[in-house]
Amino acid sequence: MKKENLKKCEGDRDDCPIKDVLARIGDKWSMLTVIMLSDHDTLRFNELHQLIDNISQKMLTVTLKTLEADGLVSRKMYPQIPPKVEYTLTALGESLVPPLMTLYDWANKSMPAIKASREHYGQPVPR
Amino acid sequence: MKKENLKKCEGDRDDCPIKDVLARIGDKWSMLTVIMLSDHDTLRFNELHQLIDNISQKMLTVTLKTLEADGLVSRKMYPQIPPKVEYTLTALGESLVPPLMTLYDWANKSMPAIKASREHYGQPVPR
DNA sequence: CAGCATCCTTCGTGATACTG
DNA sequence: CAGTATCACGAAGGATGCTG
Repeated sequence: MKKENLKKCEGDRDDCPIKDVLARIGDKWSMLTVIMLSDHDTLRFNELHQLIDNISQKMLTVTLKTLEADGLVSRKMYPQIPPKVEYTLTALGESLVPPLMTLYDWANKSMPAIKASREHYGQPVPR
Repeated sequence: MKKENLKKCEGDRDDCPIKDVLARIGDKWSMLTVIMLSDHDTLRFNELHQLIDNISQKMLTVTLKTLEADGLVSRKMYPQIPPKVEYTLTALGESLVPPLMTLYDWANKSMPAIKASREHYGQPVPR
């Protein structure tokens, strides 16, 4: 399978879109957060905290702040006591969902094969 | 946008496909390596080394070993002197390319907006 | 409720030197 | 040519305690 549309990655140093996309969503929690928001429309901080398994409060904060800075998530603050904050995907954030789904589906289909392959791989993998 | 097909992520701990896929291709060089191989069909070690900008010899080795263990890349060794090793995508590896393309296209379209958004974001982002 | 501030550990990555 | 081995560092992530 030859695709000549990716040559740009070779010459470009840091402009390569693949590097960009990894820098944004390649971390441990961003994709999961986006997916949860796309699934529930609007969520409060603690709701997200419960939905995303094992995420720490700190990482949820950092992840949301980054997604907000990137324009993928919008944050609505209600100046009450106790405070109430709602998170939603922006249009830009929504546009990320279909590509994510494609990956998600691939993972679902391919993970069994990958795991099997790793089982039968004799040599130790240095990582 | 509501998609009720992702609920599995909530309960599952480490079985979530999104976590899996990130663990496999979310690192710094795997996606780039897969893309280079899909673009050139067959490549030798040093050819990959030159094509993937700024990757160290060590990380290329580690990345290739991992991809091989996962069954995404196949490695053909010619017992000569000097040695010659050829890397190719397996069928499983090829199947990863279309999903990657989808993400790639999204990145191309959305990166300007994301960068602009980050520019105008007043507060410092903790990372 | 929704965070922020620290501290601390681990992992990924890079630099360098050496080998069959 | 195609790696391996070792060292070292910085950043990501986790744990805990505090606040408006």
